[in-house]
Amino acid sequence: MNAEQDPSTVPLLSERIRMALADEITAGLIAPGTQLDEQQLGTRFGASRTPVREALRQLSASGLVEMRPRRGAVVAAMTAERIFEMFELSAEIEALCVRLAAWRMTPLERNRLRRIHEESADAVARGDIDEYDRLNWRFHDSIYEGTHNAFIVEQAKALRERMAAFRRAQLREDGRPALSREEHGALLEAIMRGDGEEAAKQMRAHMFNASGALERFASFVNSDHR
Amino acid sequence: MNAEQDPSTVPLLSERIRMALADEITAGLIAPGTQLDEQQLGTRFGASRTPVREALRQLSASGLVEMRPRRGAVVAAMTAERIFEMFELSAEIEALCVRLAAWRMTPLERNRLRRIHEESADAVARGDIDEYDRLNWRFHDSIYEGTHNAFIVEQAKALRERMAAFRRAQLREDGRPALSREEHGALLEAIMRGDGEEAAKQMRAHMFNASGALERFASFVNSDHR
DNA sequence: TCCGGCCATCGTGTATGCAAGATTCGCGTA
DNA sequence: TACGCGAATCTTGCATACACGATGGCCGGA
Repeated sequence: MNAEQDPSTVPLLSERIRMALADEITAGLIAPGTQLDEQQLGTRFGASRTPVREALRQLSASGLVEMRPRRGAVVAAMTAERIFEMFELSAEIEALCVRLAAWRMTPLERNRLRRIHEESADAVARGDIDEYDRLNWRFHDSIYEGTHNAFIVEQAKALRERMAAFRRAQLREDGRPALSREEHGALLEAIMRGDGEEAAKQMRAHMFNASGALERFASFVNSDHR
Repeated sequence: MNAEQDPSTVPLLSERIRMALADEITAGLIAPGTQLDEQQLGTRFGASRTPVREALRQLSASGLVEMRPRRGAVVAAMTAERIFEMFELSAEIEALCVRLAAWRMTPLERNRLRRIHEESADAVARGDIDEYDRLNWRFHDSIYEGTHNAFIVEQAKALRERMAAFRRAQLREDGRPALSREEHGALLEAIMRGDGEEAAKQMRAHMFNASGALERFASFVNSDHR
């Protein structure tokens, strides 16, 4: 949430547990609905229940786990419908970001965005999904920053963090990275022209396509989890 | 999906503390920057440090307090710039909600929205700000629900919760409730016509006006706090 | 007088213990 | 055999205890 990275302070135990759990959940290593036993997690991380509790609280606030009073914590259920709903909001948030960014980005920022886009050509050509994923993140990051609104940047990043697993999964579909990059190209062009509305439209299409690509993976993921 | 709030269970102690603190902070009863001592809060609420800690963690996740490792929690600083940034995102979120709602609301939902709007006339005439505030919430709530997207509803409500104090404050400006209601009227008309884009435009204007009304209060609030 | 380091004190982070509610399993009865 | 009730067990929610790091004041030296 609070995107403050402070290298000077040693990460708190509860922070480490939180991040480890967040990674495992977003990566799909823990199936939705799984009971998260505090004692068990504690022994697993070599800690007592206290930091585990705090980690679970934080995760519940960010929506990754659900806590029922006196009933413990479970990994938040992710139905196909809910994933689609999350994608819709993501798409709209990304669209509003790019609309503002197209109007507000400085020439320097526009150039940096173009550079990132150009760099990604190589990753696509090599079929390096991880590298493309990284550049994809930076591309969208630059758009967030382009809104020149720190609060929007925070919220957009928090939401994307929650969607990380799904947004990465859709890139694994055959030919999707190349298409994704093409869509970025159209997006970039609208941004360069300062046409916010057009950029927003392109972004919605881009996210909709990603959602479609993900959907074709959904059944696989579901069967994998059970 | 599992958005079942369970009224049968007694509120947890940490929940009660969280809500009490959230109220005091959003109501401006605790000045930004104030150190929140765990022990002290514990004795104040008749609880030990443990539930207080959990409450503070939750509040930090929702942005009301800031926690630095080993340095404790302070009430989050709200600069004028940050408030404006939050208002901008609020406006955009509200706009995207109403755009979707104008396309998706059922006739029944549209009627309910109209009814709420009509009810509010009386509150404005009587100058009953609290009552208008309540109806205002219901009006915007209905629009969220009109998106037919549970995730969007959740997020929109969470954001509004964070802005509650500011959005209420602006209503105290002279004549603002009447203007606010007029803006709702234009909004409602666009929704009734199913014109999402126009409704979104009206909503941005509505929120922008609210932001302006708030700004004229900012210096007062600030001086009031010190 | 001003600056820097050391020490006391305070507050947070973590561990552990205890009690209450929930789940589950077993037993008795229909 | 199936269903319902109750007790045991498990897990959470909260309290308390302890340790480490941070903050602030004091003293000594320049």
